[in-house]
Parts: sequence; structure tokens; C-alpha cells
Amino acid sequence: MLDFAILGLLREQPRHGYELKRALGDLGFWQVSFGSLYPALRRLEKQGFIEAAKGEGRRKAYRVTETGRVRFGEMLAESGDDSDRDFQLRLAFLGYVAPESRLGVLEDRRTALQDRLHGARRSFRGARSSARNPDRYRLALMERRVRSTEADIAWLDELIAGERSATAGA
Amino acid sequence: MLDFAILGLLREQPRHGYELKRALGDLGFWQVSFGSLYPALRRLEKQGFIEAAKGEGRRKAYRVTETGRVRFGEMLAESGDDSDRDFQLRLAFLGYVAPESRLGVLEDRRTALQDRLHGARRSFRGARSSARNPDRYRLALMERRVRSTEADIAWLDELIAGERSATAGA
DNA sequence: TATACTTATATCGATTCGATATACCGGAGA
DNA sequence: TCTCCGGTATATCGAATCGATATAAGTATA
Repeated sequence: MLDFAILGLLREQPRHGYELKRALGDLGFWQVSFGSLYPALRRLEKQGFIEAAKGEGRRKAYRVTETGRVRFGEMLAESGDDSDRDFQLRLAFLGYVAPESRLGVLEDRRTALQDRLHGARRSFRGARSSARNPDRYRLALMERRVRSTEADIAWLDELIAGERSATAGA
Repeated sequence: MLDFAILGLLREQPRHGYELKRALGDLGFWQVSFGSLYPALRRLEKQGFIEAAKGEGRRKAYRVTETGRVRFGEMLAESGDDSDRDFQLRLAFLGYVAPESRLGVLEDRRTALQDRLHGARRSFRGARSSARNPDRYRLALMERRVRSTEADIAWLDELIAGERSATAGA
């Protein structure tokens, strides 16, 4: 997934390592470490997906190659992300997905969140009405999970609505 | 942190590996893998913090030793968790923290979230009013971050209020 | 009886993390 | 001017964690 993120960010403009870390961190959901980033850059370079152009001073600016662009497209098309981070990453690059496929990505995510919500509610209700009285802090954690999933679905629904009207308007 | 979680869960009752995975997963914020869990169990056993009692069939039930209990207490007292998972884990075991110290843990978390909120709002406002119009999906991600942080603070405030009244009532 | 799912422990390679090392650069203040 | 400090920048190390896979026993079901 880091490879995917790097390819996506470099697609927009050439960047060096430090800048990539900043750009990825700015997306808000992943503070990647240098211990992940630099090995990933060398990995991608060895595979021929990115190439280093000499930058100013110590900097090594990287850019995507044509095969890298293709690889990014493949990764974008591969579905099946259940983790939150994977979805957010995919969303950050949803602009590169064909417009007619975008709604499907969002709806798949909605289904996954709906499932999560059911599970979270079941746990919460189960714990709340349990014979052995559960720890108040664990109960709070379960409630948080329910609420944040609900909020996430609401947020996603706005995004879906926006997507539909954008598609209709086009 | 996995070590901490294991010690905390085993403190309540002896459990075998598979059961620990389930119990940890049931907390809702960490689906730990066997590739992390089993090495961790052996690590903890080698250090003398847990010991295996023979369970039924293939099962190897583990329980905390006395040194393990002490170790757990130390880890509980060590502060300085910025990651979400670390906080949730600590909260799951807050019942083991001395009542007079609990409020401090919650308030530290509140400060961290408040900082995060300011950062998230700055990014969001900055991107929204930027000259180069930002991708609508990235904007949505930023808005999500603002909202979910706000919701988290609201949830935490309820927990803090509950904590205060509990302390006052005692 | 065959099939398939759940329980249960375990290991492998690859990825990722957190800490640390190194060094250059620019600004603030003595 | 000198010195210290924080930000920039690349890099590496060991340890933790993940995801996939192997194995095998029990249990339900058709």
C-alpha cells in the first residue's frame, strides 16, 4: 500500500523522499516512517516503477516511469480493501479512477461500514445488558465504535450523494 | 503494546492464544495476527511474565506470573501514548489505574485531540480556500478528519464528566 | 460418508515502525 | 561573529507486526 501511495503522489509531481513523507502525512491518516519510505523508494526504483532525477543539493527527486504509471493503474483497479487506511488512500486517488467506477468504490465501502456497524451494535448491546456488569471504560469504547461508524456512514453518504449529482450533471 | 494488552487480558483470567486473539479483537480496535501473537507469548514466557498451564486438548492456557503483574503495573503507569490505538488500549485497562490518576489520563488525551483538531481545521480551511482547487475527495478526507476528531472530543468529554461525578460521589 | 467450517498452534517472508546516525542549512541571540 | 538550535534530508538497524500459509483435530451438516 505504501508503494501505491508513493506512485500516486509521484504521479502528480516529482518529489524527493522527505517531501513524500510530508505529502503523505498531510493526507492526515498515515504518518509514514523513513524506515518504511526509503526502502520502498529503492524497491520501486529497482522494479523500474520510479526513477531518480538529480535534485538540488542532497535531494533526490523521483518521478514515475511509464511502467510505474501502468502499475498504479492496476493497483487502483484491484478492489478489496477492508482496512480504513486502505480505503482512505484509495479515496485520495479516486480522481484517477474512471468516473463511472467511483460510485461502486464508495458503495462497497458503505456495505463494509454497515456490516461493521451491526457488529459494533451487537457487541455494545450485548455488553450493556450482560449479567456480569462490564467495565465502564470498555463500554465507552464500544459506544465510541458505534458512534464513529455511524458518523462515518453519514459522511460517506454525503460523498455518495455528491458523486451521484456530479455524475447526473455530466 | 501487544505485550501490555496480553498481560492485561491474562490478568482477568487465564486464556490460550486463540482466545486472546478473540478477546483482543472484541475490544474493537485491533485485529491482531497470529504472527504477532504467538511470538509475543513466547517472548513474555521467556521473560517470565506469563506461564503456560496445560489446557484441554491442544490448548495452552497462559496465566500471568507475579512479576508479570508488576510489569503490567509499570506499563500502565508509563505515560506518553499519542497513537489512537495506544489510548484505546490504555482505556480498556483504566479500571486498573488508581482512581485519582484516571482523570489525568483522560485530560491528557483531550489535549492531544484538541491539538489534532486545530491542525485538521487548519489543513481543511487552507485547502478549501486554496487558489489551486483541491481534489474533492481529498477535501472530503480532511473534513472527515475534522468531524471525527470533534466527535471524539465530545465522546471523551462525556467520559470525563462521568469520571468526575464518579470521583465526587466516592 | 464426504464436505466444510471452526478451533488451535505455529512459522515464513515481507513490510513497517521507532530510534538513531549523520550532515547541511538558516536564523536567533549572546 | 560565533554558537546553538531547529528544520531539512538521506540512510540504516533491529524489532514488531502483518498477511499468508501449513497443519490437524473437532464438529456440524448434507
